[in-house]
Amino acid sequence: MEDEFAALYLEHQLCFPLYAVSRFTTKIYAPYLEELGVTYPQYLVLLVLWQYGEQSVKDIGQRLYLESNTLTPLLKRLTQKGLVKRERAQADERTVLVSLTEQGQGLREKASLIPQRILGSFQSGAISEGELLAFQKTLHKLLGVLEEKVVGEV
Amino acid sequence: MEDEFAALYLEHQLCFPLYAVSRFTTKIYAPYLEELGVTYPQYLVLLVLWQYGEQSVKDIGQRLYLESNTLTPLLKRLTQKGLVKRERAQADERTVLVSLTEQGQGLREKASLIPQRILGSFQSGAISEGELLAFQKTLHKLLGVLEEKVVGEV
DNA sequence: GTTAAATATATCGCACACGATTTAATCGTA
DNA sequence: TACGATTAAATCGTGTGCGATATATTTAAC
Repeated sequence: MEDEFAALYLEHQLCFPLYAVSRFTTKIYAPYLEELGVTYPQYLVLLVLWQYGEQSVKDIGQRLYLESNTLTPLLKRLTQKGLVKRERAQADERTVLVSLTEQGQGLREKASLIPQRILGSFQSGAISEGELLAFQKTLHKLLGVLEEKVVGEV
Repeated sequence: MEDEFAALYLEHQLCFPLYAVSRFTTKIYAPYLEELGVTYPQYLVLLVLWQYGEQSVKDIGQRLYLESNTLTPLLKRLTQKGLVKRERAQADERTVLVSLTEQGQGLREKASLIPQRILGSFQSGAISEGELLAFQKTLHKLLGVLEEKVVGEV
């Protein structure tokens, strides 16, 4: 019973579980991020600001693979919440430098507890720690491969 | 030099690469789906209709982990394109049954070539076929674990 | 030095996701 | 059998993603 459409079966797809797992992950974060008062993409922006400090919209975009059409409104919302400052660079008026306010910097402590709590949700009897590590490793490789295909390599 | 915030570094996150890879994957599909004239979530709905035939909005939602607030407008757009029919069930007027039009059914042939073409984008010297298979296996397990946490198990 | 190309944000429009609520139909139980 | 609870879609509002375009500034070429 060969099925010429077997490749289209949902359970044979690689893309669908990626999409579903990604969405589920965001939902797992939701209650923790609610305590911080931010959404998941906003949390990602805070991550790069905590890690690298003041930087341009473009820098943030390159780190998160997002562009100004997504970041500009998002950053305005973070500004509204008092977590972030935006100002044009003196040297180059085209560039907008984004930096953390004291309040934004302060959230880092609270946030630092999240990853450990999240990890618990990913662990289970069905998946060993080694398997999860291997998964993470492949995921990073895949990110590199796809980045090249999608973003292009200049 | 212990860093109390190391857990917040972008490259230590599991969530971010999942999010990025999922978005990249959608972009990889884009040119192929443009030939079909549908978006990626619309394509997923077609997948379950091709695979399981006529079914309710709720059935589709349970298979894709989406709810009526997302599906209703999406299905209206698929109807507009002439790919799908929506009608209330006789037996239970609350239920809306979704089925493929001839045109929607016809797209299956064209679509059946996509998975193979996509797979090429995921393959690379850096990732062996075995590694990709292991990745897919863990991904499915993860989907199961997270599904239980997020959707609940009733 | 003026102007065309390049660059960095911003804006616009559309299509998801999703929490919350509403509407309509069906079910369950006293 | 009436009526409250449950169920299935739909609606609403907010926040992304993202292709396409616009705006403003800087760079480069002449």
